[in-house]
Amino acid sequence: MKSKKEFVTLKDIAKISGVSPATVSLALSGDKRVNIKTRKHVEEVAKKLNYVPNEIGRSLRSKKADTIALIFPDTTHNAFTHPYFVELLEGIMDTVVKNDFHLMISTTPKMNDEKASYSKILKNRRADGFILWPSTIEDKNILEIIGYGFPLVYLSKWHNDNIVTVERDDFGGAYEATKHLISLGRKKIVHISGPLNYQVSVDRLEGYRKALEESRLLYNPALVFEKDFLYENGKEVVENLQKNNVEFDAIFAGNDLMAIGAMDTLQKFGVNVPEDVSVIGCDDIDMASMTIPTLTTIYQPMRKIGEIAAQKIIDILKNEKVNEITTVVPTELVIRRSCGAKNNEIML
Amino acid sequence: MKSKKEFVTLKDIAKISGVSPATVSLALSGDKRVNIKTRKHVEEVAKKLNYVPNEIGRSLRSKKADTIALIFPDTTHNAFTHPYFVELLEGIMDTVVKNDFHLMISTTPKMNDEKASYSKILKNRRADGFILWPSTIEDKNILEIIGYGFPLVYLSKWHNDNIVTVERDDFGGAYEATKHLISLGRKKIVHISGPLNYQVSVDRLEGYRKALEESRLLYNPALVFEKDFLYENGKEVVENLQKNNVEFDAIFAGNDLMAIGAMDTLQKFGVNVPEDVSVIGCDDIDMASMTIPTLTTIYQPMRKIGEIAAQKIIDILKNEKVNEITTVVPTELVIRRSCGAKNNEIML
DNA sequence: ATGAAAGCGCTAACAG
DNA sequence: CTGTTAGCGCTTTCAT
Repeated sequence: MKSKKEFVTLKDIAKISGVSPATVSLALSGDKRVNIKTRKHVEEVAKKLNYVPNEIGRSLRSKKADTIALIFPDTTHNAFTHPYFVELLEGIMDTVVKNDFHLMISTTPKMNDEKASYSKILKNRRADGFILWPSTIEDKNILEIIGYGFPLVYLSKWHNDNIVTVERDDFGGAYEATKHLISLGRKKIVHISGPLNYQVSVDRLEGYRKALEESRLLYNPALVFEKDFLYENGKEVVENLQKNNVEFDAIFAGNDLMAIGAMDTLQKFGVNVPEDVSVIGCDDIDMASMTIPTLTTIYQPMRKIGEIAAQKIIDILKNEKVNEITTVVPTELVIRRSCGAKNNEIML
Repeated sequence: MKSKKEFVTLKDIAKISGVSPATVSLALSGDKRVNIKTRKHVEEVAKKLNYVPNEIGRSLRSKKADTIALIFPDTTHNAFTHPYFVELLEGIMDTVVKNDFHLMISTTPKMNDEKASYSKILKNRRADGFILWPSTIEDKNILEIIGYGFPLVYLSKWHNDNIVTVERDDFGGAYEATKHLISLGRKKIVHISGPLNYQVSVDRLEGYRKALEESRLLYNPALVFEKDFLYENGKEVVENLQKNNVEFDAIFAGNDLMAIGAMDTLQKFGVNVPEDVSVIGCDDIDMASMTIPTLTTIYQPMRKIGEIAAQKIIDILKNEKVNEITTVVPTELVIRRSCGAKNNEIML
């Protein structure tokens, strides 16, 4: 391992180009007050010496870190239930880099862990603003951040306060999916919901319910199951439905894994999908286009959400106006085979 | 949006507790030279005022950022070909947090993009050390980092130099998979390789070849295809094999998507898997345990690799000894149905 | 055992 | 138009 080199500083540039550090600073930041000749000269020296500003020094002085922190819940569970985390990350990264910001990633610390408490992340000045991945509905972390007056973009709905959010239209997506099933003649639609302490699950349940009610179909609690986003749970729900001889002609699941679990199990029981039972999932994971039949599902525009969220927080930090406090990004129903629509083109 | 609050500084603590800033610094860092009574008092005041050290100030002074940067290639392609990126991230994050470090994420800048050049990331003092996700074999970025003497852990094999690496045993994994196929009586084994400008692909091809040669089976280039990690490409390879009436009794694919594409297509042609053709993939993505038949594949210990890599770079930064320059993490053959092993227990 | 003072690299305020 | 000065918040000698 080579020893670390000392880096060229503003002072070095100043000494060599025969001006003061302050002038170098101005020159390199393109300030118009400095003579163009001086500026050119300074720039030349800086380039020759391969000068790169020490951002820590800059940060200390300007009280900005030019850094966004993406904070998400500290549960392995999380990565699993969010197969599109990488897409969100890509969207955020792209935007962050494009704006010459940095990105830090951190998990939400446990509330009572002194060492890793929120205050620390908040006040150590490492980041200027936060993008917060939603946790359970009861999560109080968000309150603490707001309390400190920190710029924050929350990636889900938040009641009252005018905190800036970017949300998926989970309600609308579920509504559209359910409507679609109804339009195909389905009347007894099972909903396998995710855990209801997540906003996303609540919204989808509401969308499902609204669609039913609008079509004068009875909302039947016996057809709704709250499960934990796993393949096995989709399986289990169908097994129980079969065991209890419950009649149903469609399943709308809170994610693709549960939908696929349900679909596989239906077929194992000799129930045809989509002829006997239509199935729709949520997420549009890779697998959705490879199952037999291919899975109709709700695409989650996570990359776009990432881009919007990053742009919003950056706008806030740059004191530019934020166009809208709340941005709702529409989802998209991807119609494949499992729902039984005759023809993709027409149904879209 | 509330206006930002001013934060409590060392000076504030000093003033209130009636000692000097220096003493506060020492007291809070638990230095033994300071009277225990003073220390207790200072700690109390700090706690009451909810003091959190400004890490930027500390950084500037101590010339450490206590931050690791994870850098990976700037290709959307990347996220797709590495379904286990999140696992790697989790492993890194866990270890980083456990050691009170921060994690920054950055994509590799384009070589000729001034604004985002490597030098900048390297010299701006934002991070003390780097974990570098491998790019193509020709990637010269790594040389630049080494040139600056920066602590670095590379997540793949690197020829000569004694740079610290954490590698998967891709050679060994491919060797084991191929051996396994041979032990099942397969003699004409197709290999669908990933792009050969990635080290991983080269290593797997070598492992495949070595296994064949050891068993005195001819290495037949006509059975090797270089493809781009996509489902469609697995499909395409099988279609071409069928069209050209090529005889084969097994397929070892460079990732699960291609393996599943191949498997689906075989079955479409009425070829039974595993009875007629055995199939093995790489990655062990979620889907692998849900296909029919379930897919035998090579598990990639990415979480572990992340943990080891993070621990190594942190050890280097703390000037603790690094146990080994090169760590090779074994992969694991996960035997399911698609290879045709009679009994999982026995074959393992 | 504690305090004073210096200084990390940078920029903002103020002089000239 | 340019230079001087003063600090951002912290740690670390060096005195006391």
